Order: sequence, then C-alpha cells, then structure tokens
Amino acid sequence: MRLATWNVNSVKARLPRLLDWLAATKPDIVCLQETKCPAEAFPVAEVGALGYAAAAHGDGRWNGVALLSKVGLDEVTLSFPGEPGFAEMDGVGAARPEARAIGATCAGMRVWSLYAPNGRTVDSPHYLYKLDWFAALREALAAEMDMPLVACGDFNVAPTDADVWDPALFVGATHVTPAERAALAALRALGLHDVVPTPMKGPHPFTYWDYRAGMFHQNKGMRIDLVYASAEVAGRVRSAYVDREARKGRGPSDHAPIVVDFDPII
DNA sequence: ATGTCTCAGTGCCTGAGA
Repeated sequence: MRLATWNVNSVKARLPRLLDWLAATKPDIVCLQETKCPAEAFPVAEVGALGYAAAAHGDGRWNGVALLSKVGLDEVTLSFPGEPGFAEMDGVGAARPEARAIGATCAGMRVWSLYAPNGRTVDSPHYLYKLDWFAALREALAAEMDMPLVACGDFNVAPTDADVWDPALFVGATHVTPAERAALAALRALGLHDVVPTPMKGPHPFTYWDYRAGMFHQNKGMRIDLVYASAEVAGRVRSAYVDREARKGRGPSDHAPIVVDFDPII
C-alpha cells in the first residue's frame, strides 16, 4: 500500500505535473492540500482516468484539500467536528470553517488530508486561530483513535529545530514556537506516530522550500508536511521518503510530496 | 533573506497570502 501527501499549491496550475507524478509514482491514496479550487471545479475526470476516486473540499481562491484513492473512499467528511473558522477579533462568534480538512475511510483506515492555518506572525489573530484549530483537531482525532488512522498534510509547524534550515533565523517566527510544537506533541500524545521520511539529499527531510532566493537549490527548507499515523499503521510502515525530484524543474509546487509504503491493514 | 508564485478583481496590472 502506498500513501502520499502533497501540498500542490493550486491543483489547476499543477494539474499536468500532478497527473504525470501520479502515473509515475502510483500511490493508492493521496492527500492533497492547497488545491485552491472550489469542490465543483476539482479535476475529478482527469484523476479518474488514472483510476482514482476523488473527494474535494474547497473555498475557491484559498485553502482547499482533497483525497484521491484507488482502494475505497467512503464516509467522506468535509471539515472535522468542532473545527473553528477564522473569526475576526471583533467580538463576533466563530466563523464557518475554512476548507482545511477532509477525511475518508480507505482500505480499513481513517485518512485525513489537513492544511493547518499558517499563523502569519505570533502577534496575529491568525496565530491564535492556528492554535485553536490544532486544539480542535486533537479532539476530533481523539474520537477516531479506536481505528487505524493516518493524518497527513501541511501542518505549518516544524517539529524540531532540525526541521528548519537555520533555527537562528526563525527566532520569534511562527512554525517553531513552543505553543505550536506543543500542539503537535498533543497529537502524538493521542498515540499518533510521526512517520519521518528519508530525504533524497542532505541530512534533513525538508518538504518545503520558499520559491524565492534560490532556497531550494541551497536546500534551505523546512519540514512542515507531516504524516501522523496510529500504531496500527505506523507499525506497518516499510519506507517513507520525500520526493524532492517533484520540487525540481519548471513550474513546481513549493512543497515536495511525501510517499509512504506500508503493509495494508486489510 | 523577502530574490517567486498563484488567484481574482480593481482586469492585461495589482494586492493579498504564503
């Protein structure tokens, strides 16, 4: 069984590359983030031609997540129970959730494709929203820990200082704060295991490199895309890698996919 | 570090978000 997660930074802009990559890599289950695509505009027919069922959750211009599967795609959930939206700090109540989570049952596993809020800066309301979102995610996943589960996606948090290219430059920035790292630790405390992929190059399994300033070619990246798997799934993992080849060439996403091979649950 | 990319609207450039 092969599972992949990839922040594609627009499924429309990335469609030719995505289709080529799917045909070459042949994952059974794919978690996509930042599709930036309304659900009704998701390229269902194009991925269907490669043998995938698809489910998409979209807002339009921003966010957007999707699941592709060749091994069943049942009990699809758009957003997770209790997921907060971004409420302006004006006293108005919680807003409608953004399109940041989609879950389904595939091959005996609960699978989530997640796109965590960026947080922007530590003094931004978006940072508090990010922490609230993780707290709610923890509660939602806690309710599903009685089954094999894998939560994948762009968590927008680097779990350790080794997961950023220069920790000194990130002092005072989002993605590395103790509160964000505590949010990941709270997920692991549920019994989720960080499936750390092998880097194709260098010591760090970075998954994201800014488009600017030649960051990719200098390998100045971050590991912010994660695969969090319950014990049943983590114990079956044979290998995992970051496909940095997919970050190369003309018109890439700024994220690379993670590919995980494991023995099937069923 | 702020060098790029994407989207949609104010529309063929620009602001916002990442």
